[in-house]
Amino acid sequence: MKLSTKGRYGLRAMIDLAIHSKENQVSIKSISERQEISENYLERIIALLKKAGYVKSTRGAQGGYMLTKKPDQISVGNILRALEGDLNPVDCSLINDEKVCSESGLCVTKFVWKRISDSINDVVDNISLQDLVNEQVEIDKSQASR
Amino acid sequence: MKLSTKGRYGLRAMIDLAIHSKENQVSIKSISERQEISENYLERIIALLKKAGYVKSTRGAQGGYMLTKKPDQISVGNILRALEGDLNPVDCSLINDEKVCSESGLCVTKFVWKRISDSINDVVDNISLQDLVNEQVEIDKSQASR
DNA sequence: ACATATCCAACTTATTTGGTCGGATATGAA
DNA sequence: TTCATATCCGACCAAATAAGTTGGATATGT
Repeated sequence: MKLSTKGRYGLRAMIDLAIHSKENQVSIKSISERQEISENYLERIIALLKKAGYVKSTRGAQGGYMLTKKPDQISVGNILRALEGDLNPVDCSLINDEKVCSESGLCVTKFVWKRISDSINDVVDNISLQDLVNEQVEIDKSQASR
Repeated sequence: MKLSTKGRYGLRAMIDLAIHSKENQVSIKSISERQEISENYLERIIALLKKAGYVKSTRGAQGGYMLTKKPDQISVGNILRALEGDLNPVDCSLINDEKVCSESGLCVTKFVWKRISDSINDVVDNISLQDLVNEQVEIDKSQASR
């Protein structure tokens, strides 16, 4: 029941992009340095985010990545689902309304999985990238004044 | 971000035990037949539940397993944590109140992980085994009358 | 004594995770 | 036009984890 590094690194990369790509293109290399994530691996993660439509790229010198939308229009749920797939605790078609569980006839455990799934999605869909940027700014501020 | 078969099978086994171990010992074999889970594997899963104190065993002929408490005193959270370990989406000591993230200085993603973690635990701690037994009984009833 | 059980460690296999590597392609600037 | 800087992309790889099996020891009611 763990998120993979894709989700963790990817979310950090998106926060980094939100902060740094306001005017300029941001290269993998610079994100990689700030976030201490390997360039090669980060490249693959950002490819997923691009495919999902949350970042756009410019190739060549002075190229890099930018967000496609404002940070308040991208939720943590959008990002995590792009990287991790659905956030259901089980692969279970019945989570979407079917009564019969392939695993063992009628099983009540699906009610549990559904509620977990709903609660996770509710949390992540109600935190925007902007919210995290704001918190990061706050933290940086309080750090600077020490 | 998936639960393993341990969690899924184990919860079903506990529901089965709650329904069938009211008077009699229940053998692995019988659970295995009803739930269509391999005897060998189920044995290992139930060993974890025993270790965690939710089931007790009697060896030898006519032996088997029983719950140690009433089903309304055992939560789904108790069961899942016994089988899956903590239900946090990331292994992050900072989820418990430290400010500094070993991964990359100060990171705001921890607020996200904490909220996910809290919401999952809140859900599973508020569903008891008895709740699931009740739902199962309802389903069986409505099935029987078709 | 024997069938029925749990107990338990060691082993195996398949899948997923977490990357790396090498080269192709694009492009702004010197 | 060349070159450094980028993205793009498929193939590959090692380690960890999940999922399950096997074999035998031990206990116990009949």
